[in-house]
Amino acid sequence: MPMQDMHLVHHECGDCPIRHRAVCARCEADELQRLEQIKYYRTYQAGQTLIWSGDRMDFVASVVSGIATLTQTMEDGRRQMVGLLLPSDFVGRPGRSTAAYDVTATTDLVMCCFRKKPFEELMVSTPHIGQRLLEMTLDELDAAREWMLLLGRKTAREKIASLLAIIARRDASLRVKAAKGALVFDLPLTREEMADYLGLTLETVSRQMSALKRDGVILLDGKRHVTIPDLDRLLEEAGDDSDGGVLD
Amino acid sequence: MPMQDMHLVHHECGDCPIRHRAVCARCEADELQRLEQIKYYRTYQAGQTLIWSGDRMDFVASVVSGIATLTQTMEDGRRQMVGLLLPSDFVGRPGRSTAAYDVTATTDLVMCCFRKKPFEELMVSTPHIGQRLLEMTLDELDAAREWMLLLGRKTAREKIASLLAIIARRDASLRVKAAKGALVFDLPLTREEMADYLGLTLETVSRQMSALKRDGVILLDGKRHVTIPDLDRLLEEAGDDSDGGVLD
DNA sequence: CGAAAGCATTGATACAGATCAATATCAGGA
DNA sequence: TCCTGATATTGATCTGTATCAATGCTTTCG
Repeated sequence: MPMQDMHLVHHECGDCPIRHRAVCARCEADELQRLEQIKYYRTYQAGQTLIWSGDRMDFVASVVSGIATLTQTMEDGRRQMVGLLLPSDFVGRPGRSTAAYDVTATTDLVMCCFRKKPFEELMVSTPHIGQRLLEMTLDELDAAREWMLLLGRKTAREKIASLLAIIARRDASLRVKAAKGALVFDLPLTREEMADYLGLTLETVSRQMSALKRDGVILLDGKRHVTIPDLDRLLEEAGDDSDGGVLD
Repeated sequence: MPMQDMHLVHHECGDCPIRHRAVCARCEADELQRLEQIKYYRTYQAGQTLIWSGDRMDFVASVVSGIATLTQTMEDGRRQMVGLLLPSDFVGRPGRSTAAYDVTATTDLVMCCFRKKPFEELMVSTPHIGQRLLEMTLDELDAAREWMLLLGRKTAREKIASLLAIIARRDASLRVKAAKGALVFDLPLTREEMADYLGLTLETVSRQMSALKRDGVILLDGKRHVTIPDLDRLLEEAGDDSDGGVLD
């Protein structure tokens, strides 16, 4: 089993918030093997919508590489992105057979999928997996609630700063530590996708990006390549209480 | 163990999305007894904040009766409610020792609490509980994401209509079915609390309530007593795709 | 190379909801 | 009963963001 899939079963016990019973190497190997048997890979191209809201969905999956988005759409076309899936994130819900959101690849994407029925059976016989899933779901819930504060109360400028801060810190694959602690990365989202995530229009996103650039909070090289010379300054602009890192 | 606490352990197997192994009556009784041993009740008065964000929190709990809110606050005082706790809802996070939100009783409140450490141990030895918790957390995540669409993309009028529809349908304890299918209930929230939930100001809430009343979508008797003569009409005003009921 | 398509920026104007302010209603206590 | 404070309504005005519209910048492909 490749390293990337391990997060479903393993996690560093130093970080493990739920002190599970020790598992003997033999049993653990059995569990891994069973997971191995029901898994398969799928790849998608950038821009492809893998799942439409309301579709029958007979698998659960985990992102191996690439980025996907979860969006909800109203009848008249208003769209709101409700989640960003980065490598190791999980999608799909044990116990529900219908997708609740559109899932769209924003970059080329590799998913590690598990057929739902055997996955659910495995979950019952292997409490670790359910526990890990609970942790991940609780993290997502916290992230969703943080986003509710952003959507309900932050200004456009604060929203943009918050998004940049989250991307800069969360997506390790994009992050590059440049000299003097500056962060450099390529935005994985178009202006329109940013707008859908932030509850804004793409014009407002563009204007606020220009404003942050003008004020020296960020540097822009082309449309996508971003440098953040001072993360603390950006976090100030984001209006976050905490430093945003939710730890144990 | 009183009926109200049972939801943590039991659920109707007809509805049960996760097909767990059958449990013999004897073992189940043992589980219930262990849960019984670590639980205790707490009561709070309307208006009281039981938990402040950042507080140490060494228990998890479930609402027995009354209503509580989860809110986040920015340094400058902007507030956003990120959750509404109705009877049977769960609060607290196994594996984290610090509260992430303020929890405030909006009515007199009775909570059924479990000390965290023994609860976590019980969760490990009793997979049912973890599975139930996972289901509940996934439901909350869906609710949070539906709220993100509301906060990011709905108009003030749609927001109010959505909130009224949710309260009317979700809080069975408040709901009264009047003649001809009309729904009647008392709002459990002040205008300001509604505003905090919807990402609006209390003045806008008041104006939109008046507008919905003027247009016959709702009837208001006093400030809090609401009659909804036609739920479908209200749902139309809410701009919801679906009928809002997320099932299996 | 030039054309075309997608993506992004910038400008002018409109409007929903915020803000500031005054008044109204209601519940509880002296 | 009237007073008091909390809660709610309504009005006038302001402002941040949406909307409509034009232009610019890349990348791709003939």
